[in-house]
Formats: sequence, C-alpha cells, structure tokens
Amino acid sequence: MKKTVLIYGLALALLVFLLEYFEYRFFIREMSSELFVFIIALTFTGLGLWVGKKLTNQTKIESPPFEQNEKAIRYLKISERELEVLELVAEGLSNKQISEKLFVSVNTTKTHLSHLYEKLEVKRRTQAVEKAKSLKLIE
Amino acid sequence: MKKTVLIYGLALALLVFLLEYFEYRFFIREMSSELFVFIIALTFTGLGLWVGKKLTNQTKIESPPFEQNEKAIRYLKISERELEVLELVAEGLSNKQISEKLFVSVNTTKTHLSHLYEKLEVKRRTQAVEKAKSLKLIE
DNA sequence: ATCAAAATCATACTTTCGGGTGATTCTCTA
DNA sequence: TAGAGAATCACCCGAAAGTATGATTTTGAT
Repeated sequence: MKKTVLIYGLALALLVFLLEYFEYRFFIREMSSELFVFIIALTFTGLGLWVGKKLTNQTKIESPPFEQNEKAIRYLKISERELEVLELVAEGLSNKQISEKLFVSVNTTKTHLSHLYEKLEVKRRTQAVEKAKSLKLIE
Repeated sequence: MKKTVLIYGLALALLVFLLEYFEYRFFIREMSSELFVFIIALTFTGLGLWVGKKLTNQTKIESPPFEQNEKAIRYLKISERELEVLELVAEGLSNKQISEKLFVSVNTTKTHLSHLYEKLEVKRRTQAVEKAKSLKLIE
C-alpha cells in the first residue's frame, strides 16, 4: 500500500522532471498537441490501473466479509426474533434446543418458524436455511 | 464493460477536443509546465482507477470455484450413494422427494441417512448439511 | 468361487416437525 | 388512547424424520 503510493509518486515526479529537463516545449513542436496529451493520458491511465489493481488486490484477497442483506429482511418483514430463530436453525439445532437457548417454550419457537416459512415461502427448515443463505439473510 | 470503455474514450476525446478548442498553448503560458502535466496526470490517474475498479468489480464478483474435498469423503468412508442423498438433503428435499429422485424406497433413503449421521457424527439432517458444507463435501 | 462392502427394502417404534386455531401480553405509533 | 404488529404460549393432529434390527441382493476384489 505505502509502497504502491510511493512508486506512483516517484513515477509522477520523474515524468515532470524529465519533461522539464528535456525542455518539453521541444516535443510539442515535434508532435501534435493531441498526441502529446494522448501519451500523458495513456501513461497515467496505465498507472491508475496499476495502482487500482494493487489496492484492490490487497483488500479483496482477504476474507470476504459477510454483509447482511437488511433490505431483504425488511422487505420480507422478518422480525428480530424470527431472525434469531433462523440463525439457530441454520446451526442445526432442534426446536427444543432453540427454545432453551432463547428461554421460550417450544410452541413459541414453532410459531416463529411457521411465520418464517410463510415469509420465505418454503415448507421445511432445510429449505428455509438454504433460501436465507442465498438471500444473505444469514451467514 | 463496454460502457466503461466507451465513457473512458469519450472523456479522453473530450479533453483533447477542449484543449484544442481553447488553444491550450494559452494555458501553458499562464501556468507552469509542472502544473500542467500534473493536472493531466491526476485526471487520468483518476480515470484509470475508475476504469480499473469497474473492470475488477466485474471479474471478481465471479464464482470462487468449488472443489470437493475428496480426501475427507474417503476418510469418512462416505459412499457414492450416500453423497447423492446428502446433496439432495442440502437442497431441502424431504426423504420422500429424495426417494423418488433416486428411484428407491423411503426406507432406503433413511438407511443412507442414518449411516451418514453416524459418519458425520451428527443427529439431524440440518447438522449434516452444515458439517458437510464446512468440510467441503458438498457445495 | 468366496468374502466384504454397499445398496436395497421392510417392519415397528419414538421423536420431532409443521399446520391450524386461538388467546394473552407488550410495545410502538398514529 | 386505540389499534397494529410482535412475542408469547397452548392444544391438537397428522406428517416427516430418525432409531433399531434384520434380511436380501449387487458388486468388486482376491
């Protein structure tokens, strides 16, 4: 990162220096103004591309961070509690285990699940997990 | 992609045109040569970065290719048929649906599943799917 | 040809899920 | 403060899932 910026700065400085040194007015007389601008433009487009590649490579190779699709959650009108249940289902817990974790009765868990199935338009918990993951509702 | 290149081309053409139109020699007299080069360079570095971002975003979002962990499958002694069942379970199918797809009885499917649960050391289909995915047995 | 593993199926039984219905309490907002 | 939505719980019933045990058939390797 720092290295990339440094190299970029050096390249920039070098170009300016060279132009100055060789009296760039001389070049201008030799080539058309369009060509001159073109060369500068292409050079620095290349540099920009290169810098961009360096920068993105360093941020993208890392872990692909999970970002929850909150829009979808809102759109599907899935409540906080329902989402909690969904996450636990995705971990493979049984209704009973989920109920114990959340300190509610099994019936409550079942109700939440029923609502989830409706909203996700599925029939089974496995399908719910699949859909929820594909919609990025859960990790 | 095409759009990106098009916009880049247009920006380039526009700049050249403007410089020509306003007799850019006039500018040069007003500002130092370093400054002139600087502005061009910065402009096209920015363009390069932008183009780079567009391009990488389109190539990087692609799919990270799935490669099955065959070693683990062999180590766990999971048979072909069992793996098939596992994949269908992961798609959210019921035992009945799986049985129909594989042209076997529900009992057979259940037997395969029992064996899978043993080998994966889990109790439920949801956990089996979770574990199988984390072990890269299935996609 | 024999042996072992895998695949198939069955029967019986228990547990878990899921659907349907209805009720109560809480909380937030118009 | 009235009303809507969320969370809680209960009861019932049928369907699906999972367990246990045992049996037969296929298949591949020795």
